[in-house]
Amino acid sequence: MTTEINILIADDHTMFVDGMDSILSGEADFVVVGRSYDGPSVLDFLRNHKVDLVLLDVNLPGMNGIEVCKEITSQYPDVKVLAISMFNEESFVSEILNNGAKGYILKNTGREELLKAIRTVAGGNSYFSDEVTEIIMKGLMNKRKSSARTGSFIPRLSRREKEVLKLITREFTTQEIADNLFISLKTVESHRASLLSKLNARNSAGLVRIAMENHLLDD
Amino acid sequence: MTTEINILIADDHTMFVDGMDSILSGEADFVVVGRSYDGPSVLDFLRNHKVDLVLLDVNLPGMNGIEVCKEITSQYPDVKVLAISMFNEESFVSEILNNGAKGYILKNTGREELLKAIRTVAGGNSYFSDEVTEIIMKGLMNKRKSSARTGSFIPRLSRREKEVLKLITREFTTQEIADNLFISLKTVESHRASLLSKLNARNSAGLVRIAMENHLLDD
DNA sequence: TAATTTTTCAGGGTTTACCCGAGTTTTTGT
DNA sequence: ACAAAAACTCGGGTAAACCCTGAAAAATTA
Repeated sequence: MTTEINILIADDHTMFVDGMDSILSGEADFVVVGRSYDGPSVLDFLRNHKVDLVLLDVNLPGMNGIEVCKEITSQYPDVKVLAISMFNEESFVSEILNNGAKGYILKNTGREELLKAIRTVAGGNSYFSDEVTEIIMKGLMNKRKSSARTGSFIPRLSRREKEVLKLITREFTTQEIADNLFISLKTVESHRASLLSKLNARNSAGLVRIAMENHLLDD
Repeated sequence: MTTEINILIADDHTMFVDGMDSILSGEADFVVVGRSYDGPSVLDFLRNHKVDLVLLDVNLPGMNGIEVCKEITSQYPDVKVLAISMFNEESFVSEILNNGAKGYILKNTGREELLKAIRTVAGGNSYFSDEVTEIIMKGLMNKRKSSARTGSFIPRLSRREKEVLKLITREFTTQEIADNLFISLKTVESHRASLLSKLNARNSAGLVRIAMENHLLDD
């Protein structure tokens, strides 16, 4: 009996999970022991099962992949996390790697590379696909020069900012937003100013466009 | 030998395509005859191969899924298109269905439903997952409500109004729009007033939202 | 050709959005 | 635990958006 690798697949897209399962089941040393479609159920599963590696989607509903990863590596240090994402975004990459993930690959990774990545990470080493490595390097070079127009990088919005943005999109005036949130008109204007700065927009019209283009209000 | 269904998978995420391939290869009546990672190559492939059904990702790089679908159904009427998407957006659903797709499913669809959808569409019928059906229904309801209630259907916009609307969406100020179109500032304000009235909006933020929701600038 | 819509523009006024600054509280990183 | 960063909270002043009224060419449609 060779050392089998017990794998948990965590992704909210069933179709993707099915495909992954199908690929991994063809390998003798892999055992897909479970599937999770959101963050909390990943942690639930780990409580009751022996898992060697979690294939973790960065973009999970509810509790996102980064938080989940943080929990996994703090509660179960022996469990390896291989992050998977649609997007090659520096923010995601660096953030989840800072939270314990041992590898990061994109969903446009081929079958062979996927298998290699899993074996590498399960063996205790790190694995990054070439594109990701490149991003990390660039990130280190730039370090903090992220206001570049290249690639629409979108900083995280705070709770208040999201609330204000939502109401702006619904055609509320500043005064109406203030009344709705029980804060001063000036405070609302301040939040909008942050939004304009973060989203690199010139006015509310731009905020609405960017919000809709990037699905910023889909929570 | 039963009637085999020749399938082309069009998605830019290799991993997803691999998974899909793996699932479909397990079915006796399915043959995955090709893979495409962008719009043009789909059309290229169809020129030289016999394909019964295209599994088409709505969000393709370069030429997007909607355009690709339009081309497919106009050039190859016998080829069925089953649209696949990450998002359950009414705009995507209705638009791609209007462009010849015979079915629409989400990437969080399970294996069995996927196989069922493919067989249904390949057989010449339409297939929509439950979530998608719900969205379509809501869309129809809303349209009826809004057009019956306050008569707030969307009136036709004039050429100038569209131009102004487009520039508003691009964050131009009134003065900049005036300069860009070589007309007076007052004229631009007049056009915007018409837009606010026609689209039943209170401000430019509303104009942008309505414009994007209803694809008013897709010419 | 007549009727309608579109495009163009103005004066004058009110409201709102946006810019600069700044203090307090909360969160984050080491 | 401490320093740094981010978030939340406001005020004053200026530029821009928005409203109302009115109106004359120009283009489109019936």
